[in-house]
Amino acid sequence: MKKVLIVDDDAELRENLSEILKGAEYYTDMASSGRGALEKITAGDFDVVLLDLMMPGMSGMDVLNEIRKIKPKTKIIMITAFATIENAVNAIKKGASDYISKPFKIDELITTVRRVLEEAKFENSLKKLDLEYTLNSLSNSIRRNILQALHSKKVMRLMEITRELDIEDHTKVVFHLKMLKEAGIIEQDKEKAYYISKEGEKIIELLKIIETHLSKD
Amino acid sequence: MKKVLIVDDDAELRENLSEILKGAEYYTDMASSGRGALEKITAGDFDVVLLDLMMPGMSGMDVLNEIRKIKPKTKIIMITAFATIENAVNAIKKGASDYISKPFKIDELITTVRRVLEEAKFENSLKKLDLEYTLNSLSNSIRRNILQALHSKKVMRLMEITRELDIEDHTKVVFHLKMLKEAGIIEQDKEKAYYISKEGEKIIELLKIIETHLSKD
DNA sequence: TTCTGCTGAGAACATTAATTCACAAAACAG
DNA sequence: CTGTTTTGTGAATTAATGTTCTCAGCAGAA
Repeated sequence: MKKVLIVDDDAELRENLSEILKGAEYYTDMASSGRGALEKITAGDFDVVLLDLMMPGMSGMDVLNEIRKIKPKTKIIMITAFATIENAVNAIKKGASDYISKPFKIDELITTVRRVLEEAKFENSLKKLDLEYTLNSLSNSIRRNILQALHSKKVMRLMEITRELDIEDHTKVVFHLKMLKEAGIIEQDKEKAYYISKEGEKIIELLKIIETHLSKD
Repeated sequence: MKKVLIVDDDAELRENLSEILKGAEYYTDMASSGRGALEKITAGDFDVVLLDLMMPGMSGMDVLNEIRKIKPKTKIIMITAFATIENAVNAIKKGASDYISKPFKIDELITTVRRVLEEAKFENSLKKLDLEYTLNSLSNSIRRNILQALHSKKVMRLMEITRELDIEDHTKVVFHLKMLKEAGIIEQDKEKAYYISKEGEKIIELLKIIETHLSKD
């Protein structure tokens, strides 16, 4: 069952959306602010976030950027009033998957969510078939060392990793962390600390298998 | 037990060497000509070849070159008359591991063979630790495809592989075959046909494991 | 012999990956 | 509030990998 997080300051709209999506067999959770949303996203693994652009406090755009940084695989659908469609377009440029405009039809909502998830599935299976991605990530010793370190310490900050590996230039580490994040092997929590994703655990396992396989004669 | 092939046209010397090495716990085999030697090398997996440079027929140097091409991991010790030490030096440039000059002492012979094997062991364990090498070989799709093809067909010629993979420029395939050969994953028989080495089989296994590992979930 | 296809080396070029550097926003310590 | 550390971006450079092309030897067929 796919998990959807609904982020809107309007309680009634939130409830509405939630009911509709539950009716369509989705698991839903809600947040009334950007900050609250980020917490829930960091903690749980949502597949889609329905995100209102216009909220008091932290701007929807900032929330969008944060989500993209922290959980790049999570899909985002913007909720936008008719008047702010131009913002929605902007949001899509920043990485949102789609948008729905505010007086919306039930069908439209469900169709949009479903389509975005379909596309994600496709992306995912592509990436999984993509051996290439994994092997590339692993073919670099710095990246392997990062994984090693993260595997034993569980959670580490950038500078911690940099010192652990005894590298002078931290931007070098940033580069490899970025690669690993793009490959979906590691993720970041909202304190910017890095940890190994579920995908990543599998890959660590693989690394161990490969090592034993190669060392046994 | 390490396997040594003795190649010399002088039957007495051959027997002598063989006896000494058997006494030192080596398995030995003999050939009286370059051609015969290449056949035996192609068929069996020798660790060391003792090779006389001065033989009637195929020149020792040519034999050396062939062995290097076909089984790059096999170590070669030249047997050389005092007068031809300069040739020996030349041979070492071409990839021989060492030489013994012809009125030789038993100790000298055994020490040389042992040392060469020790060095080989070191090289090997280095390569095995070397994860990097393996992952690099596998991180390229052309190379993976070559392995795939070789795995199913067992033995293939260059052009066969080139057509199978539907590549226009055969020298591209040559390039990747060279990589795979250097990594010890594939080898060549004396008809120039390529096949997967023992090391290579392990790696194919690994590839399968990696694939299933990645696709499950 | 001459022609053709196979095998391969080597140089030149192109592309991609990795490193380094200059810089800046945010968090934090004093 | 001010200097320092952390986290990062983006451009420029360098290194590594791959590709393409030119050429050349060799084996077998015509």
